[in-house]
Amino acid sequence: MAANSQFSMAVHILTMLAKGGDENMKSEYIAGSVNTNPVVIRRVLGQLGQAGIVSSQTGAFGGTRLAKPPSEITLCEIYKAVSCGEVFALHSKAPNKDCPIGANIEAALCYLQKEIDHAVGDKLGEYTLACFIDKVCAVHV
Amino acid sequence: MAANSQFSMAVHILTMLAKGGDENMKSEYIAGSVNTNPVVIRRVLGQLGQAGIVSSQTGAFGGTRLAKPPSEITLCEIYKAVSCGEVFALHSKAPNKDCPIGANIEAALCYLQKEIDHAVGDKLGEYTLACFIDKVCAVHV
DNA sequence: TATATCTGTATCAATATTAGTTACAAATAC
DNA sequence: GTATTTGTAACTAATATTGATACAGATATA
Repeated sequence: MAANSQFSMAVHILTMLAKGGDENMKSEYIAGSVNTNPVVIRRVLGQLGQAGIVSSQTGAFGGTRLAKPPSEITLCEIYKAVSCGEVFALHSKAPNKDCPIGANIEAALCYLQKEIDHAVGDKLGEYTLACFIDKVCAVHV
Repeated sequence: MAANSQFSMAVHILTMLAKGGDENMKSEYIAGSVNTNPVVIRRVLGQLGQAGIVSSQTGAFGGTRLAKPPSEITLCEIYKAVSCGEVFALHSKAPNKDCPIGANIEAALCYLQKEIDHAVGDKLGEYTLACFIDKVCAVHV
């Protein structure tokens, strides 16, 4: 399977929208920068819309724009908006409950999973979309 | 595809080996607790062996045991030993280089990726196998 | 009202990865 | 020499993601 790149796409899309200001931007235009199909963009935008990060408008001259300024959007909320699972997965099949380790390890791993996800969220929360965009612009300085 | 559960399997396997002390443990026995095929266990053990975490022996009465005490094995080194990629993936197709954002965003995302991976590693580094096992045993107290 | 445009979404194909299985060579204890 | 166990190759099945096509619904404008 292809690795899940929705977070990367979401950040790319939002960077484009931030540059577009208050104007509606078409999914086709964004797709031109991300180098993919407009439907793929609209799928990600749907999740970002549900999270209240962007606001879309159908019809002629429709499109999407940010629902709040880039300085008020953290990478953490973007990550959660498109979140596609955990950093590591638990057992694909439940372990053997007749073994004392098998019986208890899932709960311990689940606790650990939450700790890690929390750490990732904290780190991503240190960045706003605005300061990420500064980094993008500074890359070729 | 099934989500990657090799880290969970690795921790499970190492918990079993820790309980087994200095005795060689067979992949078939471990597979009984993890509830999977012995070959799946041996695949994970191969990676843990390359990382110097376990030591295996072929032949009759062979098997695998820890290469060092559980108090000297961190969850971070286990994660790195079986590491199967990053917390989030970069674009599946390269963005459009003719767009200033498309041209620079991959580098910025790559930097961010390393930051996140570092945060995950730091958090996992707070746990040794020994203290994780304490948690497993404490679950049903 | 009619038309053109754009989103939202369903559906399908292509691709990639993981888990699981079988099979067997190589190594080793007895 | 024999039985046992790892290491590894090869294959299947299941599943997730991306990408593509198609079309209904909404909306600005004439």
